[in-house]
Amino acid sequence: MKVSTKGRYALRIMIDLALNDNGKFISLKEIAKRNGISVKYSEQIISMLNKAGYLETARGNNGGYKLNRKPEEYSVGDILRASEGDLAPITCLEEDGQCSKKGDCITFSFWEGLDRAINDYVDSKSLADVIKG
Amino acid sequence: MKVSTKGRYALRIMIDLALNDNGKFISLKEIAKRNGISVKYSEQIISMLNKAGYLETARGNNGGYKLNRKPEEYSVGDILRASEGDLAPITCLEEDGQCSKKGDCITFSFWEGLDRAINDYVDSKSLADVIKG
DNA sequence: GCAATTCCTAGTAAAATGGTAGTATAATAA
DNA sequence: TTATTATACTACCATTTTACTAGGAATTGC
Repeated sequence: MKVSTKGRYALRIMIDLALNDNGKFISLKEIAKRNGISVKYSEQIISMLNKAGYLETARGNNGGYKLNRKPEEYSVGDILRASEGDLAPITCLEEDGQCSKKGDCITFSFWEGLDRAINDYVDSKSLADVIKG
Repeated sequence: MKVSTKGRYALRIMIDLALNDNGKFISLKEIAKRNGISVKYSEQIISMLNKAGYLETARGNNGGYKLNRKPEEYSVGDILRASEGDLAPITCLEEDGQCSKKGDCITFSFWEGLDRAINDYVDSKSLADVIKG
């Protein structure tokens, strides 16, 4: 039941982008350095956030990344799902992997409730909330 | 963020013990068979529940396991923590592994909140609740 | 053209997961 | 007392996942 480094670093990267936002693009090199993550690993993580449509990017010299929206408009749930994948605590609950025994599974609704508790929490917090602390 | 088979099977084993309770000891062989788990793997899992003090056991012929208390008196949280270990979503939050940067970690209280959401939910549900569905 | 940057894909060591296997110990029934 | 049935304990192992590293192609600004 652990969140992997991908999810944890993704959140840190998003926070870094929010805190250092000056309108210009911020290079991964800076972000990675500030957060003590290797540039190469950061690349993979930020790529997932980018593919999810959460960033604006520019290649080439003076390129980099910046946030697409205001920090209030990102839920941490979205950030974690983009980087970690589905947050469902058991595979039966994942979006595409529906369990065939779902109907007569005695534990199903318990796990469904846990899934809801987790997602409700992470969706109730915005990036701005995390920064405010 | 997945619950492992240990946690899932532990819950199933506890439910099986509750549903088939007739005052006598129930052998692992039966439990394992009913739940489609190997006897040997079940052994490891039930051993954790036993060490946590949740069962009464008897060795030898006609031996086996039975619940120690009423199904209402077990929280699923206890069962999962006994089988899965700490449910903390990040290691910094584990009971003994306290993070030194805790104070100035911008994400700490967010994860703390997630930890609370998870534990509050699983502790709010008893074994009896799961069985009732 | 060259330096700085993102984008994409492959590889890899270490750890965790999900088991199997063997043996010792205990209780009971014959 | 011996065979049988069970738990208790410990070691082992294959597969998968995690947490990276590495290399190179494409793009842009100067």
